[in-house]
Amino acid sequence: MLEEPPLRADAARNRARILDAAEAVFAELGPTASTEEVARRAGVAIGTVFRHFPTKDDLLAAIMKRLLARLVEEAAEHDLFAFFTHVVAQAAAKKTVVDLLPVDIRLAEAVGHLESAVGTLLAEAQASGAVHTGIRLPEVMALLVSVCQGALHSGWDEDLQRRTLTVVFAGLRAQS
Amino acid sequence: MLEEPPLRADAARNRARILDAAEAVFAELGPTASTEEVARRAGVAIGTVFRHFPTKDDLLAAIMKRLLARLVEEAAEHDLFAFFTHVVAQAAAKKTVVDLLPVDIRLAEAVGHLESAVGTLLAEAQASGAVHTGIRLPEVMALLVSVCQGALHSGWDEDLQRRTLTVVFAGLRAQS
Amino acid sequence: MLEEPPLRADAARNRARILDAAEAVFAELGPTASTEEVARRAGVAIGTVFRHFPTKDDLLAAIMKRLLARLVEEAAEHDLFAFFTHVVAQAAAKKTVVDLLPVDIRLAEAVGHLESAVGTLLAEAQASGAVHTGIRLPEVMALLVSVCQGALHSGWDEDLQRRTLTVVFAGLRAQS
Amino acid sequence: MLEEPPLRADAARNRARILDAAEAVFAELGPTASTEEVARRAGVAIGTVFRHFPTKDDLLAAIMKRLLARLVEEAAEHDLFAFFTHVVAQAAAKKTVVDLLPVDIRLAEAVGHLESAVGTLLAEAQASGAVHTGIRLPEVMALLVSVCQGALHSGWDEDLQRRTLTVVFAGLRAQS
DNA sequence: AATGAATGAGGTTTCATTCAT
DNA sequence: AATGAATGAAACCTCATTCAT
Repeated sequence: MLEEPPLRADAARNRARILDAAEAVFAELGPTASTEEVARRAGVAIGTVFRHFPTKDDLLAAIMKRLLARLVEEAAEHDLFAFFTHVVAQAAAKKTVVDLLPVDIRLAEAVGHLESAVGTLLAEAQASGAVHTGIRLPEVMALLVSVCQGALHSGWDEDLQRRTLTVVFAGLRAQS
Repeated sequence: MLEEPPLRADAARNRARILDAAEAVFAELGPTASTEEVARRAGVAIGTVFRHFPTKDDLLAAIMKRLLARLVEEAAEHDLFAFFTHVVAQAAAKKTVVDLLPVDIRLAEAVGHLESAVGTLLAEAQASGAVHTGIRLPEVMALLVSVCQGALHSGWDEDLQRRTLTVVFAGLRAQS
Repeated sequence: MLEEPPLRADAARNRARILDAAEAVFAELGPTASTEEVARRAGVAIGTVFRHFPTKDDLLAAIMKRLLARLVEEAAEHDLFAFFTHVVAQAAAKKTVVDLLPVDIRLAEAVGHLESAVGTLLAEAQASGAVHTGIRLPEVMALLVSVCQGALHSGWDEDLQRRTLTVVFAGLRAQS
Repeated sequence: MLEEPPLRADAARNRARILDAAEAVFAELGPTASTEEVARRAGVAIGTVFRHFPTKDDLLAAIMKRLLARLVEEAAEHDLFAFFTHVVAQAAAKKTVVDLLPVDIRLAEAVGHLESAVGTLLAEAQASGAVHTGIRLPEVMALLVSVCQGALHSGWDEDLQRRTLTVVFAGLRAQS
């Protein structure tokens, strides 16, 4: 749990610009978009990107980490179903691959935080009777990831997305 | 609807070997695996791969087409839930991306066939009362794709896969 | 000066069809057109092309040889200027490279025949006073090749071709 | 009419080395010589060639552009006949294809400049009586291209080149 | 003699990453 | 810290040529 030295102000600004640009570029072109394109969009030179993120994977991980952190922050404002809907909408918008498989050690912590937040919402939902008590966290996460991926790959319209989630929510509510 | 001339026996054998090798390679390394690797695994020269599949995309499309055709054949032997489970298991095994978005014109027909087959199973399930009558085909397909993608990306174990599908099936059965 | 064994009738027919196709293909697409394209156009398999012409260069040489032989036959019907005009028009039509550089041993003989024919026409032209007596065969051949190449590469219209040849003919006629 | 940003000193040096190497390589081996060979000769990595010239065609166009620009600069020092001779000698030396057909939009401007320069020399030659007044620029350019191509393809010796040009010059001078 | 599938060297091009400026 | 030119491995793909059928 090393603390990084604080960045110089301009470096911090560049880091943020790069992340924003990368988020936009990968959302548009998928994760195979080139790092040069990210640099161009961020208005910095390619070397600067690599100074901040030594490999392309580091850059992708950093995007994911920031995105996950944002989601965690937003969790408190939602109940489970609303949050679920929100996350799926996000995933469809930012095309960034929500690859929760924590093979990537760099994301283990961020994913853990999201899982905790969802766990809290799940407990609340079960307490209020909105979700059946037999449901456990892993399958909720699995469903979340699945629907995100599905929305990502298949270009659903809003209506289909709603109807799909309706089924999932009914399943969570039901006696199994 | 052009009919291709029938392939010579040796060419047909090589075509099949290449498809098998490609299926395995892409399952292991993802769709960015190199065509050279496929050739090596198939035991043919690189030119042979390109004679059969002029583009890497053609190769990927051919794999998907064969996979979809196989699934369609197997549909008749299952009810909706069993088929759903079977498809997800397949997807997890072959890592081949079940990208049903028929952006790829070459797959439109094959995807259509799968959709028809699922439609038939859905009608049967609704007739027998196993699935609520308000459910329509698009969301069933969306869920199928979603869970396949989820299984693909997240490396679920068998138990988690079963629990996740249990929720989906409950949702399909329920009053929405 | 080996005599080839006579070809079987069907083989002879194929040889001719291949030459015709090759002339057309190279005229349209330049000498970088693929040998497969020639085979396709000739309606034979690729192996047949290579049986008749063991290398692509052999095929190109054979085309040139036939083209040169035709020109030689036609020489008798023309005076020098008319023949010159005819050859240039041919070259512009068949885009086949009139590369008279007899680096290619296979063409030495055919080029020699053309040179003889032009020599005869030159002698006649000089006898009749149409060409200055100081002119010698090599520069006539050089000019012929030049204007052919020029017409080939620059896409002249008919009018420009005529005006260009007018200058050349005036030069041949003049006192130098 | 975009102005490119000025190159860094080292980049400019490499750009020039690549152009020099390419000129030499294509002169020796023709325009089908490989880009790798150019890189090797220039002493840079292959990627550097493609950073400067994203396409092989771009590289060929750049060579031609530089060559044409040099010729234009040298035009002022010559009269029409001397310039004509000079250009042909150049073409024979650098085997670079003087393909004036401005199919290649990238060369339209450079070719235009050469044509202007020749136009000026032609006007002077006509004013001084060295060239007949009926001659127009297009046929002069056509002859220039032709003799360059001829010299290129046929490997003339110096004497033949002189005698050939003598005929052309006589034609330009003559009453047509 | 003809077929056409297979070969494989070699071409162009891309792009993550390094490093001199 | 930032720049952006250079690197070079590796990707995709073409095509002249060979060879089993």
